Amino acid sequence: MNLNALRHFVSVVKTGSVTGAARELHISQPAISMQIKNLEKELGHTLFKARGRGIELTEAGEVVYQQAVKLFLAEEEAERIIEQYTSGVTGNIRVFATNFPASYLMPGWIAGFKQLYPETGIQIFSGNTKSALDKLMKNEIDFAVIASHSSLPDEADIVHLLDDELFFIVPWNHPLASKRAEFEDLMEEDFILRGEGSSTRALVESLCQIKQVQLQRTPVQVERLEEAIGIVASGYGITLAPRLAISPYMDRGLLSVVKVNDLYLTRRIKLCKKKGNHFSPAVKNFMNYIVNNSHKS
Amino acid sequence: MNLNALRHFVSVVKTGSVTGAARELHISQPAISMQIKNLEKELGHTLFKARGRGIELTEAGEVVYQQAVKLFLAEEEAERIIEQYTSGVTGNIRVFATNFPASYLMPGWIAGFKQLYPETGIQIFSGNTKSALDKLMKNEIDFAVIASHSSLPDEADIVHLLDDELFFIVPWNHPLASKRAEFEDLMEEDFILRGEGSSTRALVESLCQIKQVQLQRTPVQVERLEEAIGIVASGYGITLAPRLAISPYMDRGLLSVVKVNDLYLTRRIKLCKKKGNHFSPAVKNFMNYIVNNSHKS
DNA sequence: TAAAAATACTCCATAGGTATTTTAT
DNA sequence: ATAAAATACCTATGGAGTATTTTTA
Repeated sequence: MNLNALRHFVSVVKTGSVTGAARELHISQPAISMQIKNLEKELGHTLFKARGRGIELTEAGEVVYQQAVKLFLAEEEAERIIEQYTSGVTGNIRVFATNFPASYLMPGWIAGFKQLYPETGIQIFSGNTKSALDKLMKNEIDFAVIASHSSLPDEADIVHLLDDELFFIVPWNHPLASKRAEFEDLMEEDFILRGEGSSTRALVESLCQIKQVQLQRTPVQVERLEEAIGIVASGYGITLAPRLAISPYMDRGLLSVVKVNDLYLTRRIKLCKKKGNHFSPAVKNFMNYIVNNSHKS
Repeated sequence: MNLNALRHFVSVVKTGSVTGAARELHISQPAISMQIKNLEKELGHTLFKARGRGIELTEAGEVVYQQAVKLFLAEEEAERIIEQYTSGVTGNIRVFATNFPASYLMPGWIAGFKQLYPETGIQIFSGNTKSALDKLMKNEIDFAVIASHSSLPDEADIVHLLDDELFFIVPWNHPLASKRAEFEDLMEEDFILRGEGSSTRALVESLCQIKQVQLQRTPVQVERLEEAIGIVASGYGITLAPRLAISPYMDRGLLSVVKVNDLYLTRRIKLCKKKGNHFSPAVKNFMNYIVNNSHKS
């Protein structure tokens, strides 16, 4: 069906005259007359009959008008839904977060973003940096939030979000608690290390290499960051942990920080997207939200 | 929204390729590519992305596709309803019937037609011939069924439906029952006349004028045909009545016909429509039905 | 006579065609 | 080498314009 002619037709019905429709649609009166004629030929029905010096709907015209109105309602609905997608009100977001951001940053971001855009769908993946980059390159995710020192490949666009400060922590009653110390001193403590692939473990190992020291005692090894902190909080050992992960324990006085001379350790939290990729409005909105709600270093 | 481009788009999605859509729509492949480009510009979204040597829907494309499908369903529904009107399955019929056809013909016609077209709306008006013609000229009705001798105006198109035979009836035990008689003899009976405006009364009166006779006894006068027949059936008087109205009484032996020499009275039942008028499919169907179900004299 | 619609014509925007190039298997 | 899409260019239909006539209150 010719929607353009139908639109003219509806305008004629609504205004009650061809001239009125011409005014409303900002086109000439004969243009309307002609489209109405076309529509009548297409449908095989006379839609208007002369009445006085104006026109009047026929019975067939009534039928067509009712259907036209419904059709335009359907069109408006379709446009509305597409517009919602365009503005990012709806749409799906597939985001990857490595362990630390997944635990300590994502939850807050998602909660905040969902307040603003309750109709978006968000799918979160987590794992290590390697799998994040893998999924990114296979377009299985829209973007990733990564905490990593390792340099990232060229095909990735990196936005720095915030710096994650790292502290050596000991039990509250440990001799070094709230003291200053040298890195070498810490190596004589009962160190709790994370598993292979953890970026904090890699950091500790690279520090050892630079400083040419080694752990003196056999270290405990755990997989998750929370376990390492939990062990220290329970009174045993020392470990390296990010500010956000330890602050609840610090508040309760279960942990203490050991300041190390000439050592300010941070890890960059980065938003990572594939170069040249096109992003849906919802994804753009979420990335913007994350960027705008991160720069409080 | 450009429905044409959208139609091409849907075909591309359904067939999975631009070439496939070109085949399906019987237009060239570049024509499709161009319309898709237009649609993408109009909507502000890339709808397809390259995949291998073919194409693939984007997320925005999915959204648009879903809406397009709904829109075309709405279009089909609109076309279906208009088609139903076109074929006369739906539509309203305004018909006028004068008293006799309204009582003895219309009921059967409506019952039969409604079996064929249960979704049509039928509005029946009744009254005398004058008001039928009046409503017809004011376009308040589509057509009328009239039983009348009077000549009808030029603006009316007349179709003869059937001839309504008229009989003089007397009670079963009346001296003239089943006999032959002269018209003059009947004038000496207790005649039951209808009211002014009745066409049977007009007929009796014109016969009296032609034959130069008068009713000898003071006649009983009733309004409705059924009353006149009822009185005769109850054992009193004589009247003139149409075949269809008396046959149930004849079957039960309550009435008898008096044959009158050289007098074969009929009244033409006519379908009457306004000249130059356009009729809706439903009205045409009903008029055809009536014509086809009448010619059994 | 004035207001509305229909008619006659002219023009140009664009949908669609053909030929060709680009891209990826 | 081949299949698919994109690009370039051309053509023609038809939608919209102006001018004018017809119709009716």
